[in-house]
Amino acid sequence: MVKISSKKKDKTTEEAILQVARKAFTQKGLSGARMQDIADEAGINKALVHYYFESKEKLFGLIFDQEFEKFFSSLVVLISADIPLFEKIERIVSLDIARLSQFPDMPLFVINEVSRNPEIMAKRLKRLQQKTVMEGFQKQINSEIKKGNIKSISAEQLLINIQSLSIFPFIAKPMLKKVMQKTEKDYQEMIQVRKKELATFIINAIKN
Amino acid sequence: MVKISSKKKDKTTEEAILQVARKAFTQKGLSGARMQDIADEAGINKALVHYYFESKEKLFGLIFDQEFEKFFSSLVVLISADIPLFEKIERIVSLDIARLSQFPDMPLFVINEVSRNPEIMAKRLKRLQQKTVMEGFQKQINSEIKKGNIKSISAEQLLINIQSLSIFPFIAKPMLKKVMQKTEKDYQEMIQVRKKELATFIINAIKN
DNA sequence: AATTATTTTAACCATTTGGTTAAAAATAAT
DNA sequence: ATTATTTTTAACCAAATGGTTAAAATAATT
Repeated sequence: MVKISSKKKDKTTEEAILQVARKAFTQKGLSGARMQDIADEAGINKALVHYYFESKEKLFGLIFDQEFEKFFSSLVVLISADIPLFEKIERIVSLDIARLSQFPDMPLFVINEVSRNPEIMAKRLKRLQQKTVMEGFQKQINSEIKKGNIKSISAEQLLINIQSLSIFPFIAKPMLKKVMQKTEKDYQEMIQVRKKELATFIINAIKN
Repeated sequence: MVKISSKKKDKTTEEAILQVARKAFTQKGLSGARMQDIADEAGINKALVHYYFESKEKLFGLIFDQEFEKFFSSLVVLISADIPLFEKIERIVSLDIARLSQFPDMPLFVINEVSRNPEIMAKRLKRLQQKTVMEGFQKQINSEIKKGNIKSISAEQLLINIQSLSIFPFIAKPMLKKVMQKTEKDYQEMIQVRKKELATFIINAIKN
């Protein structure tokens, strides 16, 4: 229970738990996931999960932090990058789709848990709340508007549009799959088509 | 327990339960909602909830059906309507935002529960699976492409784009609100701006 | 080899949870 | 007024759930 020295530290157990717990929490949510299931799937005793991570909430908190980071980290960097607007849009879309293909459960998980408990975000927001990020992006857009290159739009609305178009098809995948009667392969092909067409769609929407 | 004749049928209790249960399920999901809480908030005994609705799953199923209906019903009619494409887009966006403003918890709830249990949709899909709906829409789009009015796009992708842009800001509201440091009033104003600009954004994206 | 520290387990525990039962209260039918 | 029916409740129950404890197994240190 009390770890004094930790020279060997058999990481594999701890990591196995984290891996299984991530799957459980992202798929079933905080209230739907079961500590017993996590232990079983990790092939260990339930008490061992508590030995490494104390409580369900603590374990959940770790997973949430990591998924939340995935959601925003690389995006913020790109928004502030010093590259032409249209190229920036292309890169954001491309990054989004790649990231979402790798972690398809992530956005619904984060959105869900923030909806159920908005306070959970409070601590995790420092970087994003730098007004500089959005202000810089708005300046870039205003400059393009003044030059007559694009129609009038706010940085906020444009960013929401980009994220909506990227994220929604992943969030709603199981539903859309059923409604459109697509196989897994069909759906992924549809996503690939999107990856090509989405940036163009957005750029056409704003360019003069 | 066994209802033989039901001439009076004090509807209010049944409806009170449904109303409270809808709130509980849409906000906390199937696994997060508690039968005891539903009974408490409806001001009745827990056994009475079972008296009217048998089990948690049965009650949940009723709520799900109703919310699922809200999600798709009016949309299908509009897609098949015999009106010009651009007007159709405007009407769909307008309908979406109005519907979502009225039932803000609905889309996340439906998407969530379908994700956790895709089979739940199986029975509820008859109307949508009429290929006629999508085929008709695709014909309308092809016609506009041939006339040179719009760029090439599939009915599927266009529809996903419209729904993404409408629905995502409602699904992600608590998160976006925090990230963008907006008050409830600010956020709703942002949505109103969207209601005006969204159709134009989409039409610009596809028109030649 | 003996001791100390770390990791893992089996067996519990208290609380929560969905659900049941039998009786009481309220309402309707005769 | 009496009987039958429907609605509502209090008290339970079994299973599930997050968490704890004390001991066993394993590894590290001396």
